[in-house]
Amino acid sequence: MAKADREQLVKKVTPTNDQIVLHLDMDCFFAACERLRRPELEGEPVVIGGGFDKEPPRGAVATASYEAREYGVESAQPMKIALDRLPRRESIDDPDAGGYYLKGEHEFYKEVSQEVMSIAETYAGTLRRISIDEAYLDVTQVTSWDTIEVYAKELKMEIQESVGVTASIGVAPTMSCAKVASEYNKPDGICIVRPGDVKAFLSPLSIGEIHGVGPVSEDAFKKAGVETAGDLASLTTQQAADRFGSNAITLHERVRGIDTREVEPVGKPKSISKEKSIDATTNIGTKRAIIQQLASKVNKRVASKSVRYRTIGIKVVETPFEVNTREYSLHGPVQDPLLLEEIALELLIEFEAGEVRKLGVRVSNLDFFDGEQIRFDDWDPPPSIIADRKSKHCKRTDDQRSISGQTTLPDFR
DNA sequence: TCTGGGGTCCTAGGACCC
DNA sequence: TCTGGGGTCCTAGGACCC
Repeated sequence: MAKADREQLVKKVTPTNDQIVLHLDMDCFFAACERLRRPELEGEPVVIGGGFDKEPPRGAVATASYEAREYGVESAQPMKIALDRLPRRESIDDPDAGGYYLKGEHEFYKEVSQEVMSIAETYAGTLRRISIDEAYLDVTQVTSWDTIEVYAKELKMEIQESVGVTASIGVAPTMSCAKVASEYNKPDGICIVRPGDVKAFLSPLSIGEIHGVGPVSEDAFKKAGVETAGDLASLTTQQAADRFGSNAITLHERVRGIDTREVEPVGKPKSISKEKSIDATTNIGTKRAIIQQLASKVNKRVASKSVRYRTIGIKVVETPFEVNTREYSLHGPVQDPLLLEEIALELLIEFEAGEVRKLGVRVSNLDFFDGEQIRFDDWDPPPSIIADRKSKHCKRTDDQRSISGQTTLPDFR
């Protein structure tokens, strides 16, 4: 192989190090937002989440302030555990110490987030919003490795001064490393990992701290003796793939500092869904009513977004925690509340006997159109077919269901 | 300890086509 | 009569993230 060819090949798998990625991560964002409008919560343990007022408590913690974390409350923790560790107090006058449990107001958090992101945008060549409290910034064109520290400090200061919340920042030549770096000096911290230092920075970290390693993978890695990112990095690609599957190949690259992804703005959503936990029930009437509610809510959001969907699905979680999904694809995209509800209900029939604790409705295979575009009415099922289908429903008997137990859906797709 | 609600991405089997 | 291989679509489930 010619030397030039070899160099080309090497370039493909070696980080070019010419990218400067900044990961911005707000500290305890929901709790910080609450403190903006309720300064008396400053310094107090604050927990944001739902279901703490249910009996028994259900749901999970969305955000816990650092004061609440002192008691062992963590985000994503079941609310029941949080309440065991940190009892709830009703008001500041409540003589019993405890934590402030708040339901949270997403609309308000979104407004604060928008202020933060607007500032961040002015610091970025390209900005990718990951969630309400997190973003990647490509700053390659607007600063340099020599000036990055001052640059990051300025961004943090401007957010703090004009919005009043604190952020942590990680900077690295790859997205995956920047993500880990922002966690490193939390809260209100900056961590800069320069080109060439990525592997050494990641090596001592527990494998579970790598982005993309969840509880299942962490367990599998540790059982096989891979405790740290460095342990994974020391395997050959072949070993990593053989022992942990193809998914490990990407992780194996990441822990060695190889990640060629670039910061790109987020595109259109792929699906729109709504789900709801309920008191476990076998009552088919209750289930149907919930599905109808959810379908109507999904429809509202779909309608406000000028989007059609081609696939309609439901999610049914049976006790103890068995997740089932069913979906049905049409021939062409539609936006049709009636059809959405009816198909969702059809898909539910299979689960009429089971004990259900959670239900969801989802649309996917989305097709966006701007308001001015002419509707593709020819793709909508003609009313005659809907009418035909309705009459079939009335006459439907059990032997019209397939032997697999799946419902028979009208084949107008 | 027992799991909310919103998503994304991946895998794998089967149907179907050429 | 027996039956290759590649590609795409659909569906279900699962891991993971915030």
